[in-house]
Amino acid sequence: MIRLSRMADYGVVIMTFLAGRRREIHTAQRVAEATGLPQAAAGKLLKSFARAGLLQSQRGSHGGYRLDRRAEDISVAEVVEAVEGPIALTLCVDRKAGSCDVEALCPMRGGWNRLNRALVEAFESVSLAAMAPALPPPAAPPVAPR
Amino acid sequence: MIRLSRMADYGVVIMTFLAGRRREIHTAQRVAEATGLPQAAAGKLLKSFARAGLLQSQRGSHGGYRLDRRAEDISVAEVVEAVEGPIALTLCVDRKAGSCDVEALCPMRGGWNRLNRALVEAFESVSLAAMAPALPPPAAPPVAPR
DNA sequence: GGTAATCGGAACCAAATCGGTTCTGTTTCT
DNA sequence: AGAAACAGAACCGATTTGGTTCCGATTACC
Repeated sequence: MIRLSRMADYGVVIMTFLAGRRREIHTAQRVAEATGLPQAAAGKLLKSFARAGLLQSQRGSHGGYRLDRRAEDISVAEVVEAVEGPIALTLCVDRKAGSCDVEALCPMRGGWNRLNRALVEAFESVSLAAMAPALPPPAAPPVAPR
Repeated sequence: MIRLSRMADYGVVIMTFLAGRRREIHTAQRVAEATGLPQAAAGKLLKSFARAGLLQSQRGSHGGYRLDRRAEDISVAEVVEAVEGPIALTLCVDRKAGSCDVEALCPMRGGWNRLNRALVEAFESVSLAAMAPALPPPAAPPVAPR
């Protein structure tokens, strides 16, 4: 099925929401309510995004998260990678992992690389704005994938 | 990570092997040996491919599997779909499943569809031949993804 | 300075998925 | 009839995933 994990999907929802309310600061709590996502999960995702530098976090009382960039300027690839790590169809393709024991020999690498590149490019070419054509001030129901 | 399942990877290996020995009939046993894949798993995959119509099967004594089409004419998409079912990033996108409870409302659909189309096209555009640049008569070591 | 609100990060858990095997039946050749 | 092979389902252990909980670190406010 090549499924995107549910967390990645949630992540897109959250980032889209924040982009729609740019430069405002939101607590994890509030984001969870606004998006309808399970609260603890939303918190975890927000932490990931902050760590990845996708949004700013403010600790302490009256803290929260804030997204400055515009939805048009954030690719789905960035969001997905912040949640799931590098986009890679097989370990072979992900250069970080030493991985594939047959490494240099494996005759499949070329092909997988090509496919993977296409995949990454597709994700990079779609912005958050494109994901939410018309989502006004809403408490939109969560997406329920899988 | 958006991983391709290991089974799908195995599938590509098997189909590539069969395409390299077109029109010959091979038992599951033989395919497993030649590719180095676990035998029962190879058997299961071959059954899937036969059911999907990707290759011909011959039952009974002296039976086996046979692939007539050329590697150039078989897309990775076909192989992957035979193993994993339709290529779909989220349930929303897969029209077979009634799925996504918010269905028509979900503002994300358009974006996911676009991404999904790009993905499918990428898989369709790569043939088995492209996956195995130079794989001569070998008992090539199995790919070890993940 | 104390307290409450919030994020940061890790540990943890149940449930689904996945890789892989086994078993039972059916077909076909000799 | 018997052996060789595929067909299909059932099954099993291990990993991954979705999600929660805990505890510590920061910061604002009184």
